[in-house]
Amino acid sequence: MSFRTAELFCAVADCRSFSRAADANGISQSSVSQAVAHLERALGVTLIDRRTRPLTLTAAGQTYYEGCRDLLDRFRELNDSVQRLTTKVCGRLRVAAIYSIGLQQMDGFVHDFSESHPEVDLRVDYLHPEEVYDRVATDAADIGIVSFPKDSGDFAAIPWQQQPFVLVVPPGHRLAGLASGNYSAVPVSELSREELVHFTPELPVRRRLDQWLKEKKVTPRVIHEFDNVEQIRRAVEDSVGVALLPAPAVERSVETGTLISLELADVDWTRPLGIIHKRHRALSNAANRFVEMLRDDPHWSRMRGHTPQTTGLSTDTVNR
Amino acid sequence: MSFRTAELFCAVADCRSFSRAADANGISQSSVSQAVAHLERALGVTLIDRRTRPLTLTAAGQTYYEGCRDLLDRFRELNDSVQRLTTKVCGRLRVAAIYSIGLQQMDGFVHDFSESHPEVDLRVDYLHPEEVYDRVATDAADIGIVSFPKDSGDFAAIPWQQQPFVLVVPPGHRLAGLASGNYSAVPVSELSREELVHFTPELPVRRRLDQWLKEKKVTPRVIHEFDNVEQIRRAVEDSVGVALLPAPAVERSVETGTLISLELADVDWTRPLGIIHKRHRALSNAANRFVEMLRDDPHWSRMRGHTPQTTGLSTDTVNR
DNA sequence: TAAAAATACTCCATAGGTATTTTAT
DNA sequence: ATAAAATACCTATGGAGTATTTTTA
Repeated sequence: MSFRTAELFCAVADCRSFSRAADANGISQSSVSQAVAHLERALGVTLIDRRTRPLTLTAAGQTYYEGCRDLLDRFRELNDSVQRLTTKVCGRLRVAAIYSIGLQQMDGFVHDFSESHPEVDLRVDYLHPEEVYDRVATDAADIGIVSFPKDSGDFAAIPWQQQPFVLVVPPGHRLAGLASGNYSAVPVSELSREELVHFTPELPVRRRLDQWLKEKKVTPRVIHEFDNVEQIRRAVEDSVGVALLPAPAVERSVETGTLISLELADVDWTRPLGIIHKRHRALSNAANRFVEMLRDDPHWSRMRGHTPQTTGLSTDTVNR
Repeated sequence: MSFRTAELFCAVADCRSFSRAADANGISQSSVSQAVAHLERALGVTLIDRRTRPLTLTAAGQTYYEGCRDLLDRFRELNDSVQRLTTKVCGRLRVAAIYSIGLQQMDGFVHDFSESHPEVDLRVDYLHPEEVYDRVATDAADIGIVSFPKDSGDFAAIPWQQQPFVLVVPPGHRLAGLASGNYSAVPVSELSREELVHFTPELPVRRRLDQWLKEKKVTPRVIHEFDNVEQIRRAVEDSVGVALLPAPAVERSVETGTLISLELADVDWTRPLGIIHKRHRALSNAANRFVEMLRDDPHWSRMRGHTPQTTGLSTDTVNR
């Protein structure tokens, strides 16, 4: 039997569902079903009680689950420790990122990383915040990227970016002109005259933004809600409305001119992004390199001020 | 990666040789070479120093070896414990038996077992005594069958048979007549007039037999030496000479009339056979069933006296 | 009735085999 | 020179996919 099979069985046990375990591992429900069925046949033991939904483990299943978790932990630990004896970076790297990071921003990192470390099997999934924590907790992901990172309990956080929020408008919008020439910031009050493409209410970003708008006593009309940066960006590009988005997430669109980003007056906060991982587990070579690459990226600092740097600045301006 | 790969790597480390590891696992040298090469590529680490013969492990290889051993132990333990929760008998069973058991004798057990437990992947290897202990020690075999079993250190022994030795002659031999009608035993002295097909000197059986012959002051002429029962039996069938063999090993040939077996006078000893296993490891369901089957077999008792029984007698007449 | 798991097939990657070449003693 | 490991090449099994049919809530 392969470790993969054990991993899949553990995922099913964690998710109490074949389909969700399949999603978490990026394969089909059928495949997971077959893998577990095969495992059960090989063992001659039924591990999962399929007559109940959500699924439950049989007594044997519970025993096997605990054993597998232990084996998988040790296996990972062994691989990592032996790989740390070399400089070569290879193996598997699962990243779970919140959807509000924006594919556009991560895309660059993923490509650069894959190029400089072609031996690493890298996969990045975009999920809702709780799912990111879930993935890391159940070892379905090696690292997670979240906003307002928890650094407590089983999770350890490495600070990454302090994202400033900008007002994003389509080219040709009445405020578009303010972007060129002088960098005078747009007063918040302008927002009340706008239709806002917003995040869905369950997201922490949305809550933070609403809190800020309330403080400033501005209540823009929310015309659309999406749970991710990409759809919001597209909506603004299609002139559906304006949006409040993290500057790094729209950098590319601004460069290509499909969007205009405007600095906001009275923004006294930034959104901290962090990289989380299981506290008592050392990161693999590959994970370390990926984290290094993220932290060496100068974008976040260029966004905020006028002191682009390649490294070293990250730690002292980020709250820990 | 599969546990199989870890197992193969450990075998190579144990044997310090790809070919011998391949033999121990019943696969080709090529296959083992590929498996380990694949493992090394996946890890990005060289585990084995191939510039030396016998092979040695690199530092990383040593670390990985210890880790794998631990993982494999735990994995086996987990499988066995979860399988013990059912009555179903399945999985894998590796048996290492000394060559002097004789294929003919084991063959029956193997077939009966495979028939009643078709889900068990049973493999029996016939080896020299030290190799049997080696296999059990390195987990390349679940149980071993040996004579004069050690019950010490890492090995625990379960007594099995007390094999009486008989004089085996071809049909038509001058002594053949003694077998029919009256059961008068052949005096040892008769052996000095015979040409003996014997075991090779390194085997414990040979040493035991020679000691006995010396005590009785009989020195038969040794005409051929083989390291296993089968070849000796064949030689006698071909009228090359006579032989001293364990009764159960020639039972079938005696029944079919290709050999005549004669009771010996003055044999005050029997050869104890035992089943060995690693002391601190519980046997799997399959292993237990196999051991049960061996011990339930009445042959050994029928051979000695006139009280054939199917079960229960085994324990009290066998020294522990 | 709708969502989820099992099943029937198809496809491909990889474990394993044989034959041969290269390497180490 | 010889034994052993690597390599080239082939085959078959099992992992994974899609489409469809049971299940369970």
